[in-house]
Amino acid sequence: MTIRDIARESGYGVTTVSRVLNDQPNVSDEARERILEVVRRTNFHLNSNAKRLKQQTSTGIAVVVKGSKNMLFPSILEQVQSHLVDTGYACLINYVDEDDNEVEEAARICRELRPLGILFLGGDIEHFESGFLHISVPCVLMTGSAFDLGFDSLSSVTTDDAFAAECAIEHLLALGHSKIGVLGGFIESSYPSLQRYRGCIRAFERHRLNFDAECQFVASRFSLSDGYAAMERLLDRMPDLTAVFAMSDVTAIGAIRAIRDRGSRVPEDISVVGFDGIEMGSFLTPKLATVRQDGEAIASRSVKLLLNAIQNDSAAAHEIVPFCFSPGESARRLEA
Amino acid sequence: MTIRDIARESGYGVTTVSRVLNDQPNVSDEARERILEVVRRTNFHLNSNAKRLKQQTSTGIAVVVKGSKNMLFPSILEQVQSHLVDTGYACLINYVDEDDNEVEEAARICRELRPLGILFLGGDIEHFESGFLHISVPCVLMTGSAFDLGFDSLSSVTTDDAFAAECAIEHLLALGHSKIGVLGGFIESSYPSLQRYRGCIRAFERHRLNFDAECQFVASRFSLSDGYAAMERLLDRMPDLTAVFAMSDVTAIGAIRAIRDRGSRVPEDISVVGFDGIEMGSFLTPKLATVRQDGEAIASRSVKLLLNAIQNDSAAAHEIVPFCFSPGESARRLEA
DNA sequence: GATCATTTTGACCATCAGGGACATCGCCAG
DNA sequence: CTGGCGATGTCCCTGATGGTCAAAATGATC
Repeated sequence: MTIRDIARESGYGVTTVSRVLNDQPNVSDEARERILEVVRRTNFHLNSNAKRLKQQTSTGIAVVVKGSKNMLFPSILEQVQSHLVDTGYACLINYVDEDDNEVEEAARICRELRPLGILFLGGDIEHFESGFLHISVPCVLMTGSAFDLGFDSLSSVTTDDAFAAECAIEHLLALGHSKIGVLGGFIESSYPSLQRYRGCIRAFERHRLNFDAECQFVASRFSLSDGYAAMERLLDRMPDLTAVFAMSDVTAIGAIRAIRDRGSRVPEDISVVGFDGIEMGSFLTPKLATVRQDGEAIASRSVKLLLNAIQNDSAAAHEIVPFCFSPGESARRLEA
Repeated sequence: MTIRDIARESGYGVTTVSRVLNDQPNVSDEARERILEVVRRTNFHLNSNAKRLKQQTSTGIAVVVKGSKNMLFPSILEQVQSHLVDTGYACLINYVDEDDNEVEEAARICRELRPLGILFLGGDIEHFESGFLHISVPCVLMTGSAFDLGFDSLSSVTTDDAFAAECAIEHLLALGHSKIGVLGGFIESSYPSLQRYRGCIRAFERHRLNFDAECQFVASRFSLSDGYAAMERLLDRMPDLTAVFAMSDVTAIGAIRAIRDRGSRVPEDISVVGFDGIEMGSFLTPKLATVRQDGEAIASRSVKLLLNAIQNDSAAAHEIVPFCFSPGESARRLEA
């Protein structure tokens, strides 16, 4: 079934059929009617390979997701997808997991499928050290700033990670805690994690508290089980800690389980503050105190930036989306 | 950049370049070397639109996900993706959310992109009442049996939903509960939900207990907030209930929040059993009793069935993957 | 050293399914 | 009768593949 078959079947030429199928003018109503009738009857659809070959375009936007265990991402993904589909694009989602050759695979797929643009969700620096450098399409780093990375062809949308983390620590300090542990992402490879880390340090410094990274900080991936393991290590190092800030909610939830399995209570013995604001947080008991990122804004702003770059050839831009601190019940005032 | 440019640049002809890039024989090592060198230097990649147009194939597998709030799906998705990428396919993920025109959109995208096959994750009947019927590529219904649906061109991989649900109810009955509520999916539109429902009824009947659907059963989508709302309605109708079976873990978690917000305790006052076995379940306090589906098996079996159908033109098949009941702490013996 | 066989290579063309430039046709108004 | 316009068709182009055939290079054998 090709456009030629439709032409023959309907008694018109290929051009006219093409015009009809692409909603172009200069077609009589009668021709349109007759051709559409045949198209419906035969359930015909244009071959998008041929179409894209000729037009040198595609409608695909690739989304590369690193960190499938992070429960913040599914909801963002779904919104990204929905925005893209609404504007007529198709969405190629690729999960990569902290595993270098998966990043390479994703880069390969992106090269092959020639998406019009790429959205990166989670992870950052390592993407550009590998295969993605050579793909010269507009990119947006979601939840991560490319600002300091030296790639000026790359847009970004991010929460003010440093300030947000600072607020979380400030909150714990305000509640009277001073022996605070931090469960982080990997600050060498993840820019958002680094920023959150810096925010923590800033808060400690303002209060003239020393932050001993060797002791108070444990890096882990953002997942329940990694949060659990990281918390165990933290408890081993800081048996007297009274509060924990985790750089993601899943890490926090994993940490809570670890705290309980060691026989301590949350928040009576140890306060916990997370980061992300996943829906699950408010379904837990106690409700998770957290820094709520605006996933909806991240999704819509990122898509908007990308489409702007694609359609209007706009320059890269960097946007900061607002966050809000959500107190919850998992962090409480330290008893004297 | 076309294959012709590479030919000119390397001093060979297009035929030879094509042979090199497609790993075909009859090319001298020297030619191969020189051509690959140019390819690397110019970072050239075959235009896959042209290639697929000519070869009448694609490497895309579409995955249509219904129910983005169901926390069982992200992990399955990630594994599906990983299996597909390993075997050289690209993965087009499409979320649709209980909204008819999104299903249409997904169908449109599938028609346009001509995937080699489609995997459906979540949801079933409604997909085939709408646009997907006319896409004649192999399909696999994950977590849902097409067996009774009358589509014999459609494979399926599913848990024995009826039996699994029966086990869950049996467990509650064995713990001494008899006033049991059921929070379900929509049994008119979701086949797995219907099966689970039937399993529940079977268990009640075996114990000669009447099941009053009007009162004991509330349908809801599989999400935290819908689970919450459904539980509230259930509590209104059955103030004396002592146990709840929720047809998904997210529903169960939402229900637990609702129970607590009404001032009751889990499991002391009300026992809860979920379904799915999401990782989060064992991080909650109390640990969620649930029926654990084997997501890994569902992912790998589904991909295998699909690729079999695509590559070997195998007939549709229906597989049942094992489940296991995981007691947890959220369901306990009823005090006398 | 000549002959034949085999491998390497490439030019050429058709093909895939569309899109767009341009030509043509019919029709109406001036 | 001609200029203008809308409707329609013809032809070539997109980038790669594959087949055919032939030229050239290499190797083996007598």
